[in-house]
Amino acid sequence: MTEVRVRFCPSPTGNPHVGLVRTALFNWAFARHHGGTLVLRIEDTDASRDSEESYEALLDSLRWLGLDWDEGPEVGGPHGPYRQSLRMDVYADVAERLLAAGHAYRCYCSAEELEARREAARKAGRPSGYDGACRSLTAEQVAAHVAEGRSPIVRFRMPDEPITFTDLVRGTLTFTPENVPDYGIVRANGAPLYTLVNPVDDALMGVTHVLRGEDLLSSTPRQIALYRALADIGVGPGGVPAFGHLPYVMGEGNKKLSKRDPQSSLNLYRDRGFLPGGLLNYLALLGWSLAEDRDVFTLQEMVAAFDIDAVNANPARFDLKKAEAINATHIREHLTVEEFTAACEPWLRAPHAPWKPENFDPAAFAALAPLAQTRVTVLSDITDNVDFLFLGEPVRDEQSWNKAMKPGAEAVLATARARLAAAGEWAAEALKAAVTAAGEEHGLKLGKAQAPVRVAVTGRTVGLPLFESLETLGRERTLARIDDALARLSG
RNA sequence: GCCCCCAUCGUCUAGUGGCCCAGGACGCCGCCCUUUCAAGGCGGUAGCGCGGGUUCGAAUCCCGUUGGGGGUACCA
Repeated sequence: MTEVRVRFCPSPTGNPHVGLVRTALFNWAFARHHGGTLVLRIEDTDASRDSEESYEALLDSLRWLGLDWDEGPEVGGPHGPYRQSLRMDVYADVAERLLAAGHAYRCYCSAEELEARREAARKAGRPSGYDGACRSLTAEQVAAHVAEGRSPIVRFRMPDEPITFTDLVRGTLTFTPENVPDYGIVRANGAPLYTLVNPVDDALMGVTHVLRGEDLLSSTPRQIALYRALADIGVGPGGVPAFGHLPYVMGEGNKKLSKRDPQSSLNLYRDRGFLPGGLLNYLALLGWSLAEDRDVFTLQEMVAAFDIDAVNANPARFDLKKAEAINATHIREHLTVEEFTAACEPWLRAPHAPWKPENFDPAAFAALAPLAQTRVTVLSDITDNVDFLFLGEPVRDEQSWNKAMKPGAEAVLATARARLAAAGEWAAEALKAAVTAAGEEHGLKLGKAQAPVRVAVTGRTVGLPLFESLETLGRERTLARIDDALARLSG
């Protein structure tokens, strides 16, 4: 195989979504696996929908994910610029040459006329694409249209033979000419359309493999035809890239995950504390698998094993539960305690953390971090695990309180308070012994006896191992919270 | 309407004619471990849409059918 050159070419409209990320990932993995080049190209030819904020968000997301590119914005390259809004003169030139060579023609049909004819064809049971009305206009007809004040679009002339290509994930596909009509490539106002700029840039940038979403599958034959025409007029190195159409990422129901679907937003996962490696690992599973019995892997492992031929053609549903499970495994197995501790910082020091930022105590957190690591699914879960350490007031969870503070709890709690206060050394082992003894006095096993203590101190019936928590909290604060609970029970 | 794609447990998948009365993972259920909850270990639940072929033999190949999805723009 000659040098592999692939591209990821998003348009900067709105926030990045997971389907987009999956496409980026597959292109990236393909390039890295083959030691090829990944081009990042920004398709911002629709000024009404594109925005600079979206552009920034896109680059930021890619950086966060760790999906790097070899040519494109910020890194440059020999085929720049890599933002299509900066390449308008290129497209105008190509369109002119396509027109001159007869591969395209000016079409004067109005939107209303087109619509009417489309409806008629549909009623008659015929394909409803463009009917070729302006394919071969005489000079007089053109003059008449111009005289009427019509402004034409540029339309590409499709060849009259079937187009066959071998899709990298779907096999050999054939499209017949009557179903692939001539299509617009330049708007009446002179702005080039995606249908033109995408293949033109792919040709100019020497792209060898196009891996993209299935939604573009049916536009592939017309792009192939355009490619051939470009080769004919000397645009690009010639040849047609190989295409591979990735399956959809589905959301709830049977709908493709759309940008409007909140579940599709990359930022949602980022803000909740997914690890880039965890999210990417899950996304890779949507259409690809590393091995029969392996679901969890690193990006490096994916790169080593990735093969476009092994990609599945059927649409995959985004399953949040599994995504979370994969992420949790990454947190547990692919992060050292130090890395985990550092990764939690943004949530612990966030201005919107449940406690006052100045109350956060890194040393206290570090002491409990190893115990927390097996208990979080996403990093933002961390706050609920350690809030009792940093909150000024005792945590109050009524449900937990009612569950643990049943009749009899007060007596056990009082005994435990006394035993804890008498503990010689404020260390987990000694504290455990104290509560165990308190339980025995009341005929309770440790499992029962610890509940009121836990709720008094941490506010909840579930959480980190209790005695390590008490040790970290310290004698004074522990006893104060128990006193507080005791007062509430008797009052 | 016309064209195209897809089809294995609830979900993601392994499976490319015999190794499959279908394997893994998530979820769910149970048990073990255990100071709670997790983590971990063990076990269980559940599937080849349907009908025809081809073949000694089909989840695997072919045809049809049904179901789902997409395209059909002066969006990308």
